[in-house]
Amino acid sequence: VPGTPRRPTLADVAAHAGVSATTASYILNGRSEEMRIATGTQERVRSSAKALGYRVNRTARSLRTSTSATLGVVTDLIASGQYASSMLRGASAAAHQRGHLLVIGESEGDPLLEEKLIDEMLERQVDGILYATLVTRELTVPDRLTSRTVLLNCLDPRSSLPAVLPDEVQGGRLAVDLLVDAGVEGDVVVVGRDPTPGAVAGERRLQGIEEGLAAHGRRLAGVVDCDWTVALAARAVDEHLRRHGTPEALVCLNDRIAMGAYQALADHGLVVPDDVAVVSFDGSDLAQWLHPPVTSVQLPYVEMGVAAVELLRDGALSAETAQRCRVEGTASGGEAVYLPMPVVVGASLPMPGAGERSRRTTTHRLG
Amino acid sequence: VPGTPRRPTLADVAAHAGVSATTASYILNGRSEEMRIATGTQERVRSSAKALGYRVNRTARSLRTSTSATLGVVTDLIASGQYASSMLRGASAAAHQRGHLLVIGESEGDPLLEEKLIDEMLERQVDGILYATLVTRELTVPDRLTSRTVLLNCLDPRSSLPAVLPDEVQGGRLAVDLLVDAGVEGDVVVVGRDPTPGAVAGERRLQGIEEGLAAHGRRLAGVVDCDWTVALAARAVDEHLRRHGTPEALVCLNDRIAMGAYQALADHGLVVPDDVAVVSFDGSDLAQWLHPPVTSVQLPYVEMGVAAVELLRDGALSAETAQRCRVEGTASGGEAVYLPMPVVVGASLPMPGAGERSRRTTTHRLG
DNA sequence: CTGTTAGCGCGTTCAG
DNA sequence: CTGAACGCGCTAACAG
Repeated sequence: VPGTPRRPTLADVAAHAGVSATTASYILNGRSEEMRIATGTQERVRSSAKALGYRVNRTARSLRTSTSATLGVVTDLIASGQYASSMLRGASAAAHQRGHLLVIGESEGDPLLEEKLIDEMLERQVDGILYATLVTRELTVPDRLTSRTVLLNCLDPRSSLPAVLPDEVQGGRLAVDLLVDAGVEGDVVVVGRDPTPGAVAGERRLQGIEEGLAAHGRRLAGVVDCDWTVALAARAVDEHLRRHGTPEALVCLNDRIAMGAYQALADHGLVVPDDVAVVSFDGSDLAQWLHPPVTSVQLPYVEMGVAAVELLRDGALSAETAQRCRVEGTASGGEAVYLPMPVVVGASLPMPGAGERSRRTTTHRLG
Repeated sequence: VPGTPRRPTLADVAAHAGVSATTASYILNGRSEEMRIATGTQERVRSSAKALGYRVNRTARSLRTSTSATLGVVTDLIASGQYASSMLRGASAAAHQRGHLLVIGESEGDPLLEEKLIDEMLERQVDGILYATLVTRELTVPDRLTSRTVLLNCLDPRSSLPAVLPDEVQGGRLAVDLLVDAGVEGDVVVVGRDPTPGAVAGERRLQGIEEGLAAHGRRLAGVVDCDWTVALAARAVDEHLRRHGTPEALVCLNDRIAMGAYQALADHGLVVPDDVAVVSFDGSDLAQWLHPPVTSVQLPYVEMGVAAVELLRDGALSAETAQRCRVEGTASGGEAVYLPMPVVVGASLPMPGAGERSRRTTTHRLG
């Protein structure tokens, strides 16, 4: 973006080094060996480039190669979300590692705007598109997205595009394991039920929780039905405490619900974790701000962003990612990659005497 | 990103419509009137374009015009921040309104990475760069950023680049006004002191608070020194309560501090707002999650993003923005634009009998 | 009012 | 190993 002094072009470098543009191009693009160019020539060209401060004009290269070293990210509100912006961070880092930059477009939920954004990106020759949503859910991807697209945090049952999602079911089982490891043996109550249409997170978390309990020959004592907001969760938990007494443990389907639950418990003079154990989901900053910090099963946003870029650019997961995640084929021939949810350990669970159980918790944290 | 069927080019459209590429270009770029092209020809070309599904190749256009209809955003960690991603939202919307897309680069605080990201953007012919920081602070912009750059949420005393910042001093005065309007007449204590090197927010908020009190012939009763985290704020407030008793009002320098203060107050059996009035800064979601919601002087992130794009693309603020903000010249010849901080009204202040005072609060909220 | 002629900067043949 | 020649898709002069 400098002013008058025009940026040097490849031709300038070539002239400065006394070679042709072709030769300079070969050298600067790492094809010296292949073309068997004299070492002296290479050095001369490289030093000319440095001396002149040469930088490729990627626009010109794009025109020639039809690639832009740029990835598009189309989202509803993700970049603004309190939590989900971590996805962008992961994607950004992985993209940059591959020499790519990210161009972002927020549709704010407007399908027309979304379409325009996608068009703008395609006009700019992006090499691929990450289609991401703030809320984990099922949807129908826009027509224009037929190839070179990866779904991030969402799934289209009718599309064969690959998708990257958190493994909510595993997360649910993990939450139960945490309780069991902490020695919880009484009633376990779930708080929250996902109100968003198409959203699947709550459903799957609940499923995992029930599976986890079943694996220990136990059942859920109840589900408190409420929106995923602090105030409503507080009210709902308060009412549950009045009507059904105090359970031994609360599983809050996200951290805001946990915050509301904390408020209700405090109102009833109940202390976490002495009177009630609490586990939560999301692993947001909020979880750590609570007093005591709530142990939370975390959404692996950064890793999801990374995995999506791997899929998009490399056509496959890296070995490291592949080994950690669970891959499932979908009905329509696509692949869904589920990334494990790690645990952010707080102080909302009773500490059992240092035994084998507590060591297992550590294992979960790492695995 | 479609597969084999090559996208139609302008030449295709021209051929289909039976005109030259030039004519087609004029028509499709809205220069028909200027060139006084026959209406029939226009319609023919437009319908051909539609029929073929023509979209400009912006890469080719970029090569020709040296513009990309793209703005770069270079940040430290902004996109990941819990709060500051709103800046991106404002910038994104304003950019799109001007036909631009945003390409983002997160340096994660690494100056070398930052330099690489800037280079990558310049290679892609971005039409300007937003240099944004998560924390409001003073810094030195990288050498490469000489023109077509706007500083967002930061200031370089040695540079003449324009900068957009929140008007923290006004925010501080506003906080005092809120307390006064709520009938607070006793001791006012500030909690928090900014620990980040170069950060200016805390300092300026404090300055505004002192000015505001002075305007009413009053003084600050004290400043509780603590880091801007929930746990440390809780501990510090707890200690202050023990040693100095209960003040009439607490001004927390951000919402996390307010959360900590709430915890400490609750531990002492003090009720907000009956026993202690609380005002805070940031206006994040957290403010509303607290019980009761804390009244918070909000960072105008969205507006800041918008203003920065206005400066960058239009060379001046829009009338609407200009009328609201305060512009200050800097020592080095730059301009600093300070955007007003609005109030997010909670329930952490006592409600005075419905009188003239409470009406004034409403005014602040709008202004 | 419309068509012709040149490049924008780079990557790729293809003969030297 | 090197250089000349061509074209990616579009737009800005300049003729007609």
